[in-house]
Amino acid sequence: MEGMVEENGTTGGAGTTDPLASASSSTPGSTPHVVTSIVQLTLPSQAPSAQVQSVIQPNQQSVIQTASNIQSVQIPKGNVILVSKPSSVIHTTQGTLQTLQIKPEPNTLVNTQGQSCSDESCGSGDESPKRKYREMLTRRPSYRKILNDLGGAEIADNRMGSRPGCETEVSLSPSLSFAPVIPAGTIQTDSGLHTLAVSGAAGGGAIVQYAANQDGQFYVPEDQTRKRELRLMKNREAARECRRKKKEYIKCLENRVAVLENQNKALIEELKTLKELYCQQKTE
DNA sequence: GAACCGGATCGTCAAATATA
DNA sequence: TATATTTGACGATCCGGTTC
Repeated sequence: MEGMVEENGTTGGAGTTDPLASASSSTPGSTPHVVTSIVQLTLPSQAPSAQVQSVIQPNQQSVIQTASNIQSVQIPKGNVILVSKPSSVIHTTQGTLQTLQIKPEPNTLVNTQGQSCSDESCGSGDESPKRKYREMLTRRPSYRKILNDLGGAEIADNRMGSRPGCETEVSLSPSLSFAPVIPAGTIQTDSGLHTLAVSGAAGGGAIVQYAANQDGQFYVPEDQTRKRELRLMKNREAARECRRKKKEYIKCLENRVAVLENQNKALIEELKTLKELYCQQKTE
């Protein structure tokens, strides 16, 4: 299929289902893009193809706007657009707005950034179910990125630490004690480091190196313990920050919904008024 | 008051992604 | 390419509400 496709559904890469994902790559206030009023779709089942004509004329500007600019997507030759009406939650007056999925050509893999690549460059060779499941999920852009694109950079950059009353205290424990992690006498070893696999509380595992002292007690070397502590502390902070950003992001979305609902109401009112005016003029 | 439930929050791990 | 950062997922814990 040639030409551009304009649709309010998802236009991202394989598996992308977040309607906001496209917002991250659009630039508010950028040059107006070309509107194609006729879109040809190849339907998956009965109807081999259908033409959809837009009610907006090519030289008219649409009054319906997304929060950011609508993304145009070039469909490479040989690709098929699947239309999944039943799953759509966005309703038009005559049904549901159709969602577009881009099916890659055979032997073409799409990575998590929506970029296609060859089998050799993409695959890791690991075919475990967990891996497959993870690969099905598409990682969204970072909340900071999304907020920046939505014009909320000041929110994204406003860290807890820079807010009055929200200072985060970061302190490193100067020296961590050498608590034996394995009861003495359970393992007889020579001197030197040994490796032990341990399972974490969250189901994950870790490889821990340990050493034995003269009394036969086993312990984790201080350097390693400290490194781990530091890593955990950093990640703890990062997780907090990430959750905070996620909350901001959701708040931002809710605000956008409210704004768009108001706009929608206003437009409906305007349309109603114009229709009445038109009818009045017609009868005169 | 004890038991149960559901939601919120947290720490951790692992993988994806960004950056030096 | 190595290292740092970000974030989804998971399990643990806490807390308030509800039921018995």
